[in-house]
Amino acid sequence: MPTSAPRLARALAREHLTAQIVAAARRQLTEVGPSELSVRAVARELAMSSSAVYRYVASRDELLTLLLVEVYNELGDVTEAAELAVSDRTDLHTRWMTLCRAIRAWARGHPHDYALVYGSPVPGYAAPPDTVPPATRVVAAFLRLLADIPWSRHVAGSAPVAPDLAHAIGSLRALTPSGTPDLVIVRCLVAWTAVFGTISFELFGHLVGAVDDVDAYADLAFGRLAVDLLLVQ
Amino acid sequence: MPTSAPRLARALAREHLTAQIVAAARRQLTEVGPSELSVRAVARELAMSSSAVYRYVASRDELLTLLLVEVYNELGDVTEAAELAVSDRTDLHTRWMTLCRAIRAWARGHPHDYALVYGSPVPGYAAPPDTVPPATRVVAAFLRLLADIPWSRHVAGSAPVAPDLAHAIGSLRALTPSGTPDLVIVRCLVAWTAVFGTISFELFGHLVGAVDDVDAYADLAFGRLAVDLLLVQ
DNA sequence: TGTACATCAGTGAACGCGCGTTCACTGATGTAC
DNA sequence: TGTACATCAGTGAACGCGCGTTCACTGATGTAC
Repeated sequence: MPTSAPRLARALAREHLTAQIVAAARRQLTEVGPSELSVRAVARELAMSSSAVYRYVASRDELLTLLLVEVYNELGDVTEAAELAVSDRTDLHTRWMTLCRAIRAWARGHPHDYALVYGSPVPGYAAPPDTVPPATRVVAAFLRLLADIPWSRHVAGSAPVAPDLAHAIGSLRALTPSGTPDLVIVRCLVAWTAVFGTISFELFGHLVGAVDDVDAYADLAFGRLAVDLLLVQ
Repeated sequence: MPTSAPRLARALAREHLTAQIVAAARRQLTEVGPSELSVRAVARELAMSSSAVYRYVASRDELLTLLLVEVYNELGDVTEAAELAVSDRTDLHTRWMTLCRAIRAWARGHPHDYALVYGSPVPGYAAPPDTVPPATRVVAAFLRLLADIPWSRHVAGSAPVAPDLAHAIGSLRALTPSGTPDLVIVRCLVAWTAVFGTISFELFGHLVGAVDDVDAYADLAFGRLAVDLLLVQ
C-alpha cells in the first residue's frame, strides 16, 4: 500500500489532466468547428506548452477520438433520459415527440459537437471502431421505442417482406429483440434518419428561405413522422 | 465593331480562365474536402502563380461561392432531368423513385461536392444570397412531383390545419402553386429532408455497422417514404 | 530514515509545412489620335 | 497606318500566420535498498 499509493496519485493526476484536455477541447468546440480544432489551442487554454499535451494524448487524431466518444455519450445520456422521462409508457406519441425534441434541443445547444458527429467527416481523420458502441446508443433508443409499438395490428398481416430486405439490415438486427419484423427495423432506420436529417438541415442552414418558424416546423415534422411512419398518434 | 471586338476578346479570355479556375477547384474537390480547398492548389493545377488567380477571383470565399452555385446547378440539372425522365406522368411511384435515385447517384459520384453543399458549413464562410436560387431547384422538383399527387382523395377532408402551420412554412409557399394545402407542403419538406438525411447518413458513415447493403437499403427507405409519407404506391 | 537511481511531467526551441493575400514590377494587349 | 498612352494579365518575392510533431533538456516525484 505505501508503494501503490503514489503510483495511484500519479495515475489520478494523469486521468485528471487528460480529462481537462478533453474538456478544453470541447470548450474549443463551442467557438470553432471540428476541423479547426487544434492541439496548440487546447494547450494555450490550459496554459501549458503544446508539447506537454503529447504526454497525455498521442496525436490530434486521438484527441478527436476522445471527443467523439464523449460527445456520443453525452448525446446518448440525453437520449436515454428523454426516452425514460415519459411516465405513461403507453403514450407512444408523447414518448416519440419527447425523444425527438430532446435530441434537437441538444443539437441546437451544441452545434459544433453535433457537426463533429453528424456533419461531414473531419478531413484526414477516420473514426476508429471504439467510437461505434457509444454511437449506437441513439439508434438503440429509437429501437426501444419502436419495439413498444403494437405492430402486429398494422404490419403482421401485410405484404411479405422483400427477399433482399433481410440481408440489407443484417447488422442492426443484432441490436434488436428477436422477433422484431424486418419491416419495423426499416421503419426505425427511416425515422431515425429523417429526424437527424431534419436537425441537420436546420443547423446547416438549408431551411433558410423555406421555413420561417423552425421550432414550429420541427414539431410538425416530428409529428408527421410519428403519424405516417410509425402509425403512432 | 473594330473597337469592340478586342474588348470582347479580353472579356472572353477572362470568362474562359475564370471557368478554368472553377473547374480546377472542382477537380480539387474530387480529392479533398471543401474546407481544405485552397487558392494556391488551384493555381498550381493551372500552372500559374497563386497571385494571378486574384485577377479573376477576389478571394477564397468568392471561389467557394462560385463553386456552390455550380454544384447546386449541376445537382439541379440532374434532379430536373430525373423528374422529367419518366414518360408515364401518372406513375407517381416511379417518378418518386427515379428522383430519389438520381439524387443519390449524383451524391455518391460527387461526395465532396455533396459535402460542400449539404455537409457542415465551411468554417469562416457564409454563403451569400446568390446561392439561394440554385439551391431551391431541388426542392422545387420535389414540389412539382408532390403537386401531381391527388391529395384531395386523402387530405382534403381531414383534420383542419394547425394555426401555427401556415406561418411556419411561409416562405416556401411562394414557390408553390396557389391552392396547395399547407399539409402537402409540410409533407414535401419532410420527404425532401428524409431523402437527404438518408444520403448524408450513408455518405458520412452512419450506416456502417447497421446496414450492410446500402443500395438495397436506400431503395427500401425511398419506397417507405413514398408509401407512408406521400401515400404513393 | 537516508541515499542512489529510475521514471515521469513539463519546457522551449526548432523543423517543415501550407495557407491567404499584398505589392511593386514587367510585358503584352488594346485605344485614341 | 503609325505612334504615344492606358489598361490589363501575370510574376515572384514577401508578410504574417498557425499548425502538428519532435527532441534534448531540467526538475520534480516515486522506488528500492
